[in-house]
Amino acid sequence: MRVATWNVNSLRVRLPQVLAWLAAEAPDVLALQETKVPDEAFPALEFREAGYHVVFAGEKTYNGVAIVSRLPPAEVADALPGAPDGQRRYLAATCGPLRVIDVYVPNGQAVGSDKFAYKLAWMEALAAQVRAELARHPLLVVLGDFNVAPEDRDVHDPELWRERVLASTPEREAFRALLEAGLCDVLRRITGEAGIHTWWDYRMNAYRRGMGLRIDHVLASPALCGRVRACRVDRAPREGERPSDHAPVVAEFDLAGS
DNA sequence: ATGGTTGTACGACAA
Repeated sequence: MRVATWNVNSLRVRLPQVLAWLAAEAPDVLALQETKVPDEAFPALEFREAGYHVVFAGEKTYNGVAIVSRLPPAEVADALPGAPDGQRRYLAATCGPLRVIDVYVPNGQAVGSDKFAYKLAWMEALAAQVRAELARHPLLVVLGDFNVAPEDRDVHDPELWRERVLASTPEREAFRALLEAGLCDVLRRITGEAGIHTWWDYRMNAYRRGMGLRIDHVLASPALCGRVRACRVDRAPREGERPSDHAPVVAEFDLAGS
């Protein structure tokens, strides 16, 4: 079973790329973030014609998440219990054997800002929800844009990013709480390599200069972590025309016999 | 260089 996550930074702009990527990669599940489209304007028909079911939780201008799935999603939940407000950043669904939680963690803007406090509160609510979902679903994946580079090896220039938003100690502790709740970082089951990135700022030719961070993640429950076959960042869409600033992350699990 | 670019929606604001 192959699952993927991609912050598309406007589904309206990126829909042709997403459909082309689905056709080329054929994942079983694709979690999208920053769709930036209200539910009444979501392009559901285009996904159905591509052979996928889709559920979504969007709003005007900001945020927005969606789960695209070969198998029909069930037990859909579009709000994070205990979240500070109703921003559309969370979507859970059961897709065949997998419980899937798609997250768009708040960016946090700057360490110490109001938005930074909101981010930490949101992540604390997420950790509580992960504990609850883990108790009910042995095959759980939590994936999306976490807006946290967990360690220095996930940052192109650790000194430049030292204690800055996306790489600060409080954010890394909030991320580690998700792992301590029982999830593993699926990419780190495959490689300890430094310099694997999923996001590059649009400014300053950051992509061309290799100035990226690994902030998009696939986290998984213990039963899945023992069944990781592959995990990679697909940089091809980031190199194409009018790209999102994020690249997709794809993970494959061997579910035979489970 | 307190810079730069993109998306939303047409002026800031978020990222």
